[in-house]
Amino acid sequence: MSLRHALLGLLAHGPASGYDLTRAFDGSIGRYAWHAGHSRIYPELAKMTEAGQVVVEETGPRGRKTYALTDDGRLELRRWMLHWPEQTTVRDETVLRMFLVQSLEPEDARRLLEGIAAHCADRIAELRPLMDAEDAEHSPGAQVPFGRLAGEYGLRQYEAVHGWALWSLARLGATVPG
Amino acid sequence: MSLRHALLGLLAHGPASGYDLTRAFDGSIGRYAWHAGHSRIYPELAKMTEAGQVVVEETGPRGRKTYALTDDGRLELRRWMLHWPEQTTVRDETVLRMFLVQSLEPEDARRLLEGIAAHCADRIAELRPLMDAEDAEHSPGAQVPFGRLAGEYGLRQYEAVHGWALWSLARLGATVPG
DNA sequence: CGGCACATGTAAGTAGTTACATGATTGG
DNA sequence: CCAATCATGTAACTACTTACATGTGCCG
Repeated sequence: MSLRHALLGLLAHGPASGYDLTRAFDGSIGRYAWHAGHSRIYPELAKMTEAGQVVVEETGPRGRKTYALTDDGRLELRRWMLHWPEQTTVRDETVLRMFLVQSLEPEDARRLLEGIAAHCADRIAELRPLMDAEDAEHSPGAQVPFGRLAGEYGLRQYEAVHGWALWSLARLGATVPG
Repeated sequence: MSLRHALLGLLAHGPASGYDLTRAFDGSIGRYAWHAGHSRIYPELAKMTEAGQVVVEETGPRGRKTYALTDDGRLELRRWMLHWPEQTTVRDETVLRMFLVQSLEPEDARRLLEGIAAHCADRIAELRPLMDAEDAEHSPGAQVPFGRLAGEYGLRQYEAVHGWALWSLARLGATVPG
């Protein structure tokens, strides 16, 4: 039931509507961690309200309902963040492809790995300047901007995959020289 | 429908029964990439048989059915491996927790990050010698053993997360010195 | 005043989890 | 002979996706 915790976590930064939360999932949290569409979010917010973890703090124009965490919600978020189960849910198509690289013919595998390496290099070239710019603005001692840790994680992720793809290419290349 | 492709990928290494495949998902592929239990695997194998992507190659004792890829199955696997959609499915509780670190009180965040760093260090200490041993046995020019690329990926993953946790601690530490 | 972004919901179908159910072989 | 492991399946429930459905306020 991690959708609930994703919502609690997002609401911990401040009140938001179902619409706001839906847009948040279209960003990096949805691309790297957990995705949800509005058709799941609205019913879940209703259940969370029933469970007393969130409340409708404000009703705006166009029927907008702004949800805020309750103490119970914050408590549940903290419990979940600090208490990791043995086995956590993972479902990642990209990692699955990496696991199955060796099921391809060597030429296909090489082409795939080259594609991965190039893709990672592009994303790194895109992300690194963004992070650096954010850090330049950031005065030491001030609060770390939301998303900065996640952004750094994404960047290091790409760097790791990039390094892995190059390593794998070298490793496979040895089997079919020339 | 990635379960299907996970099964096709596993069967690409050789014929296996539903039981074998179930055990495979309890290993690293299930922990890092995609998990499935037997109650999903058996119906999916039945559908794949109907679709002509696998065949029951052999029936053994205790009703064991050994499945093998057909040409169609291998073709579909290759298509899926080489053709990446814009947005791939991701659902990862651990990464979600990383995204939400900043929703915790600074002391909680620090404790969590310290826990992550320690956990990663343990896994790295465990994996590195395994990989090195495998590489020592591996004669240059021979086929790379199955799982070696995935293992390296896992290792680099842990290293990346480890580095990220330390970086984040330093970053957060600046806001609450002492 | 029209188009777009805002805003919320439900319904139908698919995928995945947990629990139920059963039986065969093998090794000690 | 009995316990563990092998081996396959179904049922009930929950979660998720895709499509359907509707209406509002704001900006140009």
